[in-house]
Amino acid sequence: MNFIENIEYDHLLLEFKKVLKDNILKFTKQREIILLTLYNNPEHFSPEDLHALIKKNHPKVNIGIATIYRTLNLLENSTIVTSLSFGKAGKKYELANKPHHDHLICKNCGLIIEFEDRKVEKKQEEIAKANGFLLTGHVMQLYGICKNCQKKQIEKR
Amino acid sequence: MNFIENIEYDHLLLEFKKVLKDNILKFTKQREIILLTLYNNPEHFSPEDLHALIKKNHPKVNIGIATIYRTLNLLENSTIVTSLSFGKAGKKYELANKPHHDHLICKNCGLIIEFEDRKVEKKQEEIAKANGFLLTGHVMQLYGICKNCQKKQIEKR
DNA sequence: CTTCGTGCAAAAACTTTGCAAATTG
DNA sequence: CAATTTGCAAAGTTTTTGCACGAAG
Repeated sequence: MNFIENIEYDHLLLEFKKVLKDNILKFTKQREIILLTLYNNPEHFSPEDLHALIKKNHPKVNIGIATIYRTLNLLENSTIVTSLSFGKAGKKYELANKPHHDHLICKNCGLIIEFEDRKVEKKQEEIAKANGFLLTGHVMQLYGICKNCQKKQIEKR
Repeated sequence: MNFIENIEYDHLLLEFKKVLKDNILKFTKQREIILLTLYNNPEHFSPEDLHALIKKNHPKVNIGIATIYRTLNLLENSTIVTSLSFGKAGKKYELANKPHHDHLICKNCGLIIEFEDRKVEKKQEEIAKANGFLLTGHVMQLYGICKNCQKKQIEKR
């Protein structure tokens, strides 16, 4: 764990504990480790990924894959975690309340640039509202070829 | 089928036939029906959904679920179709070359509403340009709770 | 102590694969 | 005709479930 105070994680943990209490569920070591692992690793996880990572980082705790599935479902139902998948990859999980999710992705070299645009975010709110949705998050990915790769492609000819 | 000419579908069909020819594969009745069904129904399909719909619309053709899977994989690999999934709903397929790909998704029931916003699309172009990217596509997903599910959540209390 | 959670293994759900017969080019 | 595709059923995968024991409140 970590001695440095982490208000962000504490908040997440409190949120989780509230969900548990509200539903008369128990706060177990396994559930804690799963939440912590999701928090510490910003990637997107398949249940197997998570299971493997936890086994590696917490070799003393024998955690079953069923517990991973059960906890991810619990976290997803309480909107602490969301899941999504694109293309051939299977379903991946991540914490729901990341600040934002905007990426420019180079299809050639995989470069990822994060960006944020207030105007777009505002527009998203409007769109949700117009459709009666209560907005909880978003993913915006722009795909293309980065400057560097454009140069290389021209050189190739 | 349809007596009215449909340039859009013809184009799609030609694209598919080209993929088939390029890979020395055959144009079969099953593959044609699957493509046509995806074209005629703008929803997002799970393999089972598609299978059921085809059985209903083409009762004379006995099409197996394995063929649906095989054809969807073929179509996805040739980028004619894409798949995505969010929340509890399983993977759904749709034609890739729809004019746009913006989705409002209910994290509770999996409802998907498509939308398009010219201003956002223009902004995306600007962002790409500002970062030296040549834009080739995008995915924008807004997550939330739909009107119906908001109602249900309140009723539960 | 009572209730819930866990790991395990079995079951269910979902997807892919092998094969003989049918269809396409 | 040769080669691919298909449906079917069997084999893989992935996810969920039942149960007895252990842990949390």
